[in-house]
Amino acid sequence: MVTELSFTEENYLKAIYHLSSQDGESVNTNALAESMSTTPASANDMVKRLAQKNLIRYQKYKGASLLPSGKKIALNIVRKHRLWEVFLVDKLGFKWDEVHVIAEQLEHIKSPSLIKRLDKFLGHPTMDPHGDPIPNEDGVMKETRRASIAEVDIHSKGIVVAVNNDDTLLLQHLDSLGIKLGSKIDVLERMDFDGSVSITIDEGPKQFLSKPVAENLMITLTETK
Amino acid sequence: MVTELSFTEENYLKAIYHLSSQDGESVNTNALAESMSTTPASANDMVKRLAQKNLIRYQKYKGASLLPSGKKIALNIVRKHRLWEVFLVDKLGFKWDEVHVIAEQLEHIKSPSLIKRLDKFLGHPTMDPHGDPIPNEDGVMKETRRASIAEVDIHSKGIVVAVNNDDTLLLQHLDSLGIKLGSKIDVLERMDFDGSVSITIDEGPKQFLSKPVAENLMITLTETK
DNA sequence: ATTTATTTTTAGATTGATCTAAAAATAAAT
DNA sequence: ATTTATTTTTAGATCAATCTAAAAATAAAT
Repeated sequence: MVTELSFTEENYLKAIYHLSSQDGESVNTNALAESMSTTPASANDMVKRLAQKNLIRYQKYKGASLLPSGKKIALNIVRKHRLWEVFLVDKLGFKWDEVHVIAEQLEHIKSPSLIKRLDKFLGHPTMDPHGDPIPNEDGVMKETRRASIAEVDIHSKGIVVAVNNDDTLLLQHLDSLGIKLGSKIDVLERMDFDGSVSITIDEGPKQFLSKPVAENLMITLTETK
Repeated sequence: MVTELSFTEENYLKAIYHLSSQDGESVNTNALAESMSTTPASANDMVKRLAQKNLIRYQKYKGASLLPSGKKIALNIVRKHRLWEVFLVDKLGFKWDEVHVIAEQLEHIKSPSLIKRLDKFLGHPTMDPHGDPIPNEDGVMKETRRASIAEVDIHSKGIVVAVNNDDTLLLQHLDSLGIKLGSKIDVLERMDFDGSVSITIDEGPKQFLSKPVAENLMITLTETK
């Protein structure tokens, strides 16, 4: 009952969590196998094992869904993964896109006190470098609000999570400003006259964005005013 | 050839490294099994596997010793283990004696860039919280000098690694001063008159040690003047 | 130099995680 | 409502890591 789960079992639980967007939704074997880069037969074996451990509900030919105990474990892994990502980016200076693979390993380290202390060391972050929310110890995530920079209140802070446009000129413009996915944005002021916005990027100097640029830049809000 | 080693294989290499105090010395199967908390049969199986991978030299009934490739891997694991221990103590505030088990897990994380950055983040430490030397990227360890506080040069810095006496009164005295294994000591001055010494403990306020106390407190030197 | 004790190795089994290939169930198409 | 296609499951194998129990080699003792 208190048996420790293998890395593989943990990864399957995480995969089921990520694949079932709405709560309790069933994940079918093939999708699971695909997401784990393995065969349906292997996924099927594992699903039976997890069901036997009462972590998921599994009905033949109907797919698998997380039971409360399994969901708790999955959320804890997600929590660890995202906290480690914050560590890697904020403390070790990794880039946004380099950390996932390393966090995939770190998330399996088993030590509740380690995560407690890490969380504190990082200042109890509620969002990872990709703008995804970090579940708290009880698995509760802060509601994430996604909005364009054009529509948020001034003095909001957030993380760039998407660009609503693939115009090369826009992307080049953002690049020259040093804005990329994961950049931290502080919205300082908005001019009523033309809808342009002043911001800081990763705590850097004040910069200006025209309204069309601001409209295409999506952030998730870490602080709202 | 470039196949990744399993955690178990890495742990066996590390155990052989630790058990063969002098270089190239053979480790016998039973000792290895004992140190791995497993059976001689299992140790024997593993030893054959590692020999087949050219990481150790193994002769039936004669024991195993690390080959250069195996030693390199072992030293790298030791490096990772000790760097993580520094992180856990210096950054996360764990106590000296709580970190070993967690570092046993962290040492197997595979990412050279992670260790490079962690090392930098920690300020390129040369010693772990237990006073053991940290191998550099090439597996070279700084010679560690162990000495009593009574005999070191003033302005030396070091880590408490032993108390040469188990007198309860001495231990209580050290305890009341806040000195324990792993404490960082800065030796400030020595009075010629009575051989007493002033020090700081973990960067705290100046404290005094009488000569008999100083004589019994062993440190490994991190900085010599 | 035998006998005895200890250490080391082998043989055979088990368990977890995986695979391929074939069978069974479900869904889609005519 | 059959046929066809797709998905899912089972059966049987393999490989790493482990075990127990027995056999073989070495070391120690008389």
